[in-house]
Amino acid sequence: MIYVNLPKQRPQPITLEEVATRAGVSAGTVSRVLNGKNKENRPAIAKRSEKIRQIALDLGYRPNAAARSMLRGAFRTAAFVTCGDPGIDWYPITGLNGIHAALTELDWRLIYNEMPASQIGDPDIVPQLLRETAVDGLIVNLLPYFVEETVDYFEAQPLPCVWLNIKREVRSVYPDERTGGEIAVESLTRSGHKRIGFFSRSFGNPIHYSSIDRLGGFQQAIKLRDLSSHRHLPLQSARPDRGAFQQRAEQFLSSFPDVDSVICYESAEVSSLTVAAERIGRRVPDVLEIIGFSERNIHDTFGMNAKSLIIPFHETGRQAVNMLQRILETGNRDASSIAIPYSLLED
Amino acid sequence: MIYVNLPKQRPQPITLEEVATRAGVSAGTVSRVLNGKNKENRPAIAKRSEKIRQIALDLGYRPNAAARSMLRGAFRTAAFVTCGDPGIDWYPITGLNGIHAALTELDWRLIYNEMPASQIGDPDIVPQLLRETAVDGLIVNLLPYFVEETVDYFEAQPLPCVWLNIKREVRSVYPDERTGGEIAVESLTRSGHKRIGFFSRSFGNPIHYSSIDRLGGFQQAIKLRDLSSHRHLPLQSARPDRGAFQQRAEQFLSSFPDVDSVICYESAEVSSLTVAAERIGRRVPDVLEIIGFSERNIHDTFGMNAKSLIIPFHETGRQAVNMLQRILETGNRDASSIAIPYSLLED
DNA sequence: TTGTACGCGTTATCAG
DNA sequence: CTGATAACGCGTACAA
Repeated sequence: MIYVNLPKQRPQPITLEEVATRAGVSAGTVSRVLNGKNKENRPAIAKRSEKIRQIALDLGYRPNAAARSMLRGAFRTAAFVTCGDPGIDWYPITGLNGIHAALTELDWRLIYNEMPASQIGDPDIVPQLLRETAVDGLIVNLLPYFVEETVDYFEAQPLPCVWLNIKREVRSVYPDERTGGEIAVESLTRSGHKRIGFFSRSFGNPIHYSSIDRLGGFQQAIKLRDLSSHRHLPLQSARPDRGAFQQRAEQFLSSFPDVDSVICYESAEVSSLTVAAERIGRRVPDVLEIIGFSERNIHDTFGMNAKSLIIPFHETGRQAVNMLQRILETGNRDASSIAIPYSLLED
Repeated sequence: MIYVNLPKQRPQPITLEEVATRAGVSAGTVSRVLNGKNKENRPAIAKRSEKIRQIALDLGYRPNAAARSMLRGAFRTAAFVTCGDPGIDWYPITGLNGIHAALTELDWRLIYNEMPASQIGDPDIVPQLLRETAVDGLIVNLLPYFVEETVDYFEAQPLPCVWLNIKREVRSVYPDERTGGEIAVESLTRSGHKRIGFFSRSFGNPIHYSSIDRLGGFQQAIKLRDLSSHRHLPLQSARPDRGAFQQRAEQFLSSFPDVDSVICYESAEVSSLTVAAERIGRRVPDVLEIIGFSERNIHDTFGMNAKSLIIPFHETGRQAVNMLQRILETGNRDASSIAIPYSLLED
């Protein structure tokens, strides 16, 4: 007898019991057969098992994930958390790709969740994700604007969580931005360039570690090769006014009129710089070669003539999943953070 | 007695039973109190209920979503599906934002799922999402390259699904691209422009409806105002070679040397066209004003001097959720498709 | 190898 | 308003 109010007309999914009834065996047997727990040595058994599998297939049997989760005491589900605030939030799709890929290998599900910055401090608002027990762990991508308080907030939850794209001592996975600068300089010098600059419109308070490290990696690589450095503007923390992006690009080019190649912090800098260069008659890439950090190929995506230093977000996502799984398996939360090196420079 | 192998040291979540024990009442009572099923008229009752709530809070009780799902016969979960193939896949983050926002209002969860194009035809590969019963419905975003077969594949599943960003008669939600062209032309004419062009690098086979409709909306708006049309290159279906993006922009400018303003299919066209224009000394936006279709503000994101016609993906996502919910509630799968009009033109 | 019985956590029902 | 009970679907220990 059904005593729970069910939505009208929802076709009930097939249960183990129904498969069992059709096959003339018990539910336990069907479960064992479908899960391959029988050896099926004797031909008669094998044949009957085959029949059971066929019936399950015909009926479209799909085990109920909730029932399995209950029995198991775990959900085989991780949640990706990001702030989602329009205009503020940013996260790489390639990172989601990597997380999904790694979870798929484990046969886990991925829950996508947004938590607005405005809600995270508020004790009255408990987001749905934390109101119920529904996932085994969190993979959190948050912006530097509110890292301090937010880290504590999540770490206080009874769920293991790993961090994306922030530099911490434990439980974080992030691109090793310094190696990017090295690869870019290496590529440019191999092409014969000697007067290499670094262009960034970086802003934000505090400044994201990637702004500091991409510049740092560039400077280190330049020094290593005894090339003169200093072809970059100082980092700025205030958000630029409207139109200031172009101005900054123009300022960069007039400050360093001799640059023959530039490494750009992101694709936005590539566009701005390309426009500013063409405006003063310096053709890209003939006269000015550009390499930009980007989550995806800059030429194919934006139509700019620049090489792309692919930020290893995909691998970052994969490793975050692995770290989370290790924490869950061992129960040991003290996982050292991992820096993922760059390796791809695409045309 | 525990008879299931549990992962080592996983701290067991608090159950209703434990809260009940601490409070000296039964589990049923705790459930009722926490769910507000009691009126709590008498002061003594109210006080005891308060105590129960406090204990639940102290212990960090969080209802188990799996248990609830089982009892309910539904998961309160929808899955967003996209192909995820690197370099091929594309979907707007703002769409995810909209889906998440609408689901949050319903207190539903969102599962993120990728299904590679290569797997969808393959009967031997059943993706995890469809192997278990774990969601109530699907919201599917797929590219035109393999729509035909894919639609059938998903529609054959025992799950209700709605479609994103494709034009179909039923169960799809998509931006009404024609209104975008209207708004753009309206804005440009108000600024005094009369020689308006439309630039697209569109490719793909079949060509996506947005390529056809953005151009169509533009042409209609031009005709409506008795402005001469034809300032656009023919659509092309073959994927352009490397570097062809810039060439196409240059070709556009040399074909229509008199254009005073251009509507671009996407932000990539905005960049390419801006560079090509600056290269021949036509400054943007002084001499050539540009408006581009984009999921997000083109100036802020890419540093280009162009206005942004914000594609209503957010609303598209919201409406898709609403449609799915209506289908689930009524059991009636025949939901007419919805075209979401444009409204935002950002500086 | 099979059927039986049990329990995972929660909530609706029903008698007190 | 409360406690006891049953039931959701599944997987496994147990005895046959």
